Amino acid sequence: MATLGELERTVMDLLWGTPGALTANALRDLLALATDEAVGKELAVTTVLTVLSRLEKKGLVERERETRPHRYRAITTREEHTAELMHEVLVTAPDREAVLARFIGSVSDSEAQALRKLLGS
Amino acid sequence: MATLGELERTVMDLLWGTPGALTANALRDLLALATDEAVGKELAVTTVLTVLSRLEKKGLVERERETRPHRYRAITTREEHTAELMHEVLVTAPDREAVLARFIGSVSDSEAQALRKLLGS
DNA sequence: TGGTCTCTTCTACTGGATGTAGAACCTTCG
DNA sequence: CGAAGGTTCTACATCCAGTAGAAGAGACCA
Repeated sequence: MATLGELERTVMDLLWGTPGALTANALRDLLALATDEAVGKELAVTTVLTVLSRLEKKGLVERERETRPHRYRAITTREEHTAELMHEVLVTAPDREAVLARFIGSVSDSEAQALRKLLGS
Repeated sequence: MATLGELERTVMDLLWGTPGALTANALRDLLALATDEAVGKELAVTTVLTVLSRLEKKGLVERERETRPHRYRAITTREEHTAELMHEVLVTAPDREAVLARFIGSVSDSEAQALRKLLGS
């Protein structure tokens, strides 16, 4: 399972929230804003690069190696990633239908409504 | 999030798969069978106890302190736990409906069928 | 009641994942 | 060719999980 740390998660959120690809420096700046606005502590670029390398190894991020400041982008969308994770969790149980029964009970009405529409047979 | 290790996970599976409560010794024996039948390496009881304590701290297991060999049981069912985890994953994304849309694309036909029934409609 | 047996708790070490970053290496532009 | 900026290597701290020995605590028998 691809379990992410706090910083890794924040980086993914930034990448998912950005249309194009980002450089490590751009990410470092965004992180300074996103993380603890008041403190705004700047991480070293090498820190960001290490995290990006690890995310790349985990298959969540890809980078353009051609351009000199490499540019990083998320490989999947946040929604795809989240749905995949949910599925991974689901299949850990033998009785999936029983899990789904309880899961349905935990979603909001609007979400249940959306599900009905999506399943609309 | 309650992220479990390999051994913790195996212990939970054994507890979930057992009607009553189990002692640490019983669990150690079951683990010897469940884990790597061929090798069948026996863990120290203290190891099992440590894992059980951690699971207790994580709120997944409770123990009867009255009886002398304490007896441990899972607090929730496997299905409830799994459904909870799925929900935790779901709410990490801002656009939950988009996640659900992709999620239902990943479930099997029979599961989708079960969902329709559960959503009644 | 004391000794022993068993069970539980405390303490500890190892390994892997993550946060963090300096040092060294590479590339490109002036 | 050298400086500036970018990337990779290496390293260390911390936390979590696996693993278990040592010490403490309760029960039971002689």
